[in-house]
Amino acid sequence: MYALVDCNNFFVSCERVFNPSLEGRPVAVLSNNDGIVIARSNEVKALGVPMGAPVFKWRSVLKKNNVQTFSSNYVLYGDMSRRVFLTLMQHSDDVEVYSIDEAFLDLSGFRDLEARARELRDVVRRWVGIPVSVGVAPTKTLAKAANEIAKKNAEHEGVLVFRSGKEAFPYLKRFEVGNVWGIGRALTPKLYGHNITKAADLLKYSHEWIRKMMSIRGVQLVEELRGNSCFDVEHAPEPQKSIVRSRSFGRAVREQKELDEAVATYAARAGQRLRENNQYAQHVQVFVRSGLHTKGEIYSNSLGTRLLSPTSDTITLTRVAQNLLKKIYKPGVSYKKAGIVCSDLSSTASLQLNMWGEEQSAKQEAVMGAVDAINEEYGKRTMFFAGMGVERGWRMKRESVTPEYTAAWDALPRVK
DNA sequence: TCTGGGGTCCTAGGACCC
DNA sequence: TCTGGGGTCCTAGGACCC
Repeated sequence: MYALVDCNNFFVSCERVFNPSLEGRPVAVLSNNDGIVIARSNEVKALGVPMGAPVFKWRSVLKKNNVQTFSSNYVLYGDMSRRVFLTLMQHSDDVEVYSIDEAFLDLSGFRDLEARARELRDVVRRWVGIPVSVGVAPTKTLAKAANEIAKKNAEHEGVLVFRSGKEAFPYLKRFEVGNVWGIGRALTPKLYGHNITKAADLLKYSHEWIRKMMSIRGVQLVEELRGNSCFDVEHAPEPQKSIVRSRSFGRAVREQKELDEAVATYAARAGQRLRENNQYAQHVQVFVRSGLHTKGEIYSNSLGTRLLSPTSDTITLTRVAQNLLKKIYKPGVSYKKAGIVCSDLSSTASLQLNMWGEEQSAKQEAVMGAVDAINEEYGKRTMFFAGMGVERGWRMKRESVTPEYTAAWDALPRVK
């Protein structure tokens, strides 16, 4: 049996922990650049503001209803997330962290599943201050569904248990097919075209039909809805397969020099993450994009290249990335976003020399190690490469960000 | 004027080979 | 002028997730 523990309105709940006066009031957390709504309190959901709503389109609704909006504060959310998972790990040996606000637990062996689920919910609330919902079922897909039903219907008080596929079935008859884990924006209208509107409707079809419609994952998904488990809790996290660093700019960017700075900045961040992970990338891709609805030319392009040997060296990554950028930069475009993708990652242990023996040199490793150590000790941009820019007029906007509270000494709340 | 960021998996189709 | 069959590998792009 699997449990899915999912934090309610997670980013909003994090803000409320440190500002209890927000309790019961409409609160929304905005994306980077304060562009769209990425977390909504129940009060904001009730206003009809959808996930991903562009702020400029909804500004009047937000204002009229006195919605408190916050820029996202990922340092704080990441730290709160860690606390939630540490709490769960103290109560179970089998915790798979699935996202910043969700974890699957293996509950095999527990007789009173409902009591166990309530216990988990209560302890996270007490120790961390974050409200969570718990769905329990014989498969992960059903646990996701149980969780969502528990969250949306107050009578369940945040906990719903399906002991079997059979027990889940009556709920699936009322469960929107588009809300099933793995069925998204593209598939939903296709399924509606075949009169499949509820999760239970999927169970009438043969594997062949489902396979044709939804590919191999679809077949597994439907089996999971029947109560036959296809996806297990993953005990050891797999090594990461790609690293992306990108940002939308705070304003339109036209000059290649500024794009160069941005790309150098993202290359440095990607390199830092590679080194943290003890990974080396052998493929580097750069992408740029104009605004979605800006005046002038709409342009989106990317270009990648394979390196002779894997690297985690910021200087190499920057040089490669800026060379790629040179080839896709077009003058006259208003750029709104750029980024870098590092893939084909290998670990230190399996690092192979190429035939010329140009492996990352010990010297490079030492330099980057020193840069990382200094920035770790004295703060993020204590030491950086000149190519990353100094003025950085293109940086993102964060107009109403809260302090980091638990993640920086000088931001700790005072109790007195 | 203003629409996030970071991931994974699957498939189709091209390149290449015999 | 005619123009096979079968395999592998790689990549780009789509779909999905939070």
